[in-house]
Amino acid sequence: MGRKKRQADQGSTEQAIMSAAEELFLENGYNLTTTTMIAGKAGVTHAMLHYYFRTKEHIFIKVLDKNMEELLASFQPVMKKDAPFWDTLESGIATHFDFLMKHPGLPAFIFDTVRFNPELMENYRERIRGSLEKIMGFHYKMIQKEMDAGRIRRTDPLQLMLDVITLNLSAFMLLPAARKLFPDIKAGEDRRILEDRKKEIIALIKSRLYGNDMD
Amino acid sequence: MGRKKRQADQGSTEQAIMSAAEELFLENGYNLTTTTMIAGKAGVTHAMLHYYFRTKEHIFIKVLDKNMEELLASFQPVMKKDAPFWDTLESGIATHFDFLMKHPGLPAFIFDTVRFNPELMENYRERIRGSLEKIMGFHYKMIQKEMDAGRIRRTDPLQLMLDVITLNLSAFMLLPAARKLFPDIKAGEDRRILEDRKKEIIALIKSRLYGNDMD
DNA sequence: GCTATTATTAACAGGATTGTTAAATAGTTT
DNA sequence: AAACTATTTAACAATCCTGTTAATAATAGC
Repeated sequence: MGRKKRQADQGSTEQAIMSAAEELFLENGYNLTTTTMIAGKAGVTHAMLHYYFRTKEHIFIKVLDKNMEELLASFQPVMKKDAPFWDTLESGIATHFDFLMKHPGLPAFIFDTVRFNPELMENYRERIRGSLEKIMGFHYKMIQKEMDAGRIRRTDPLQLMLDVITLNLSAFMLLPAARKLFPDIKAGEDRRILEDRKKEIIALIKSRLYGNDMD
Repeated sequence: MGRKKRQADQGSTEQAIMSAAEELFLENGYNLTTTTMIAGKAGVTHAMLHYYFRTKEHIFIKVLDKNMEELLASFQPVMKKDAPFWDTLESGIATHFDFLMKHPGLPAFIFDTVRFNPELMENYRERIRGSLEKIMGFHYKMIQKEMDAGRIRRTDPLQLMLDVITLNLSAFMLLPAARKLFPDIKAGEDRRILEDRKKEIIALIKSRLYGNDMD
């Protein structure tokens, strides 16, 4: 198979290290990933990784950077001009969910980093705050307007957004945990399980707002 | 203050070690907690902890055991005999939430252990499965019956239970993470934030089932 | 009080981890 | 091909971690 003895073969040892590092950091977080593991997975001596990146923290920052860019980009609110309120909101929820589907390890990775290495998140703090304020503001206004017009049930927009965020995130954080505990959850089923979950989350939010049936 | 120089003072070094261990394991999980940290917090040499418990794993098992007992006990379905369906369900949700309120670190702790040291969970696997099946079965039947009678909206009971569980758990897992990132979230606010969250979760589930306003 | 047990400490062994470095190897340039 | 540069390795240093042990201090039993 694609095993490589020498990195120089076709290009970049550096790239091999980065890939290995990303995979391992996403799975195990900063503290539980050793430079030796990374080197092993990349098929090189761990000295290489200091040669190219100087320190473990440097590599981690690169991985974090890449993933934070993606995460922050996903905060871009879904603006459908002139679309009805619910269409816009549903689209927002689904887009967020689909983004996570493409980056299923991201929530746990960020959660981990915030929890155990918050100092490494320092640099993103303000950008995250900004993005959150922006997307919150956008939806807040939208929801408030709809409520004032009496077209949806009266609720706290903040709570509603927490509902969406926590429901979406936990789908991706808890599924792998559940599988570790009960390996009999069929591995191939992920896609279907998550699609079901997405439908349910959307239905849940819709009923919270409208209190009547959907589809 | 309550600082102690010698453990022998009033009783048990063993107890001091256990307490320190529990606090640290709950906060940092198995891998990121060192025996030296535990000893330090307990105010003894780390040799003491091997004297009393032999290995780090032994102490951890004790902490895990205690907490798993509590967790499993909380799976006991809330049976209110002859209470109306919604009262029973709401009571179940609230009880679960209140339990977590008394053990706010538990979800992240179990999540961590399942994720990074699943072998240490081996012993509980079957008991967890049993408890889950029991509580699932109980609610499943209850919900199904209510649906068949046409008193609640038709939904997948499994999804509904996932809704409750993930909403409740994530409230407790994400709040501390949010505070690490944004320390300006007032620390004293926890209680109110969580109470608000509880209300919202119950309202959310209720509207999913009934689709009309409450309270 | 004196012995025997229990609790505690300090020191150390063995292993793993991050990072460095000097030497070897491969590759490029001219 | 010789000189120079970039890559790679193996060996090592420093630190930290878990666990052991031999020696010391405290306590209880008689």
